[in-house]
Amino acid sequence: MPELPEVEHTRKNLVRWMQGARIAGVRTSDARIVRPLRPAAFVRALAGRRVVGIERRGKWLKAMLDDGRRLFVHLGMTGSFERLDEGQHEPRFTRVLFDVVRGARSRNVAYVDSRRWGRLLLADVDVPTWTSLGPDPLTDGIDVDALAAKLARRKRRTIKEALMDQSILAGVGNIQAIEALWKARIDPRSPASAMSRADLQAIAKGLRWTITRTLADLAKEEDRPAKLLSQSREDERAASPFRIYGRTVCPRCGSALARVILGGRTTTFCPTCQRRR
DNA sequence: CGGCATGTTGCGCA
DNA sequence: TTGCGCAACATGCC
Repeated sequence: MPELPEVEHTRKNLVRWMQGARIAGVRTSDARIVRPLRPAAFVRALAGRRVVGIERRGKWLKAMLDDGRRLFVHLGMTGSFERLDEGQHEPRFTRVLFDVVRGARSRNVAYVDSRRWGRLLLADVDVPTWTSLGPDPLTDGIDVDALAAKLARRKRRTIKEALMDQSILAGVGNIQAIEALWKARIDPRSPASAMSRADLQAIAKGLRWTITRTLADLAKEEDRPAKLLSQSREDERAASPFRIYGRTVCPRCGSALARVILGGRTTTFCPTCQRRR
């Protein structure tokens, strides 16, 4: 489940689980996820390698290996990593299984992905999909002038679509864009090129706000003992870390939230407190 | 059965 | 060359 905060959370886990460790073995038969390599070649190239470090840029991860090669990871819509306890049953939808050895201890790390839109891309050098990403709001910050320059060229784009453009800002997806624009009180349908400096400052602030909150929430549910909380629809909703995504009432003004489709994605906004530019 | 889902890419066209 | 608009990808779940 991957936008910037989920991917950053994943990165931290992988650092704990794999950084400095050796990949003793890999098992997969999923040609789609490891393409363009065939599964056999993917397994061969990774076996025996040590993981030097793990970086993130937007929704992409890059694991540096001790032979200079790198494993780029994108979680797609449903990808995730899980560390398995000894003897633990392999999760449903496991597509790739890593045997990770650190000292004398060996553990399995599973790449799980029901929908199989994710990628594990092994390469010798940085790939274009990585290098062409825009600045990462969390690690690079947001340069309002640079952002304004990029938005000026998107004449037919709404601000919401532009924020989700990975070459403009890396890592912002549907939810984070929705939440940030709500925080900034800007109608998501506003033309990207119509944003003032003050608007962009508010958006930058809104993004920092929603990314930080989502990240904190992920860290919180980390060592909670599974799900002993009730699971009704209402409880799920109330427990949602998001302010308007997936909700029907604006928590700021009480108005009914509206929904439109922008860039092919369902977009929630408050018609009362988010104003069009 | 219909509809929806936190994402990216490839293609044709201007 | 760049931006735009959309279909396609694959699968689960309500």
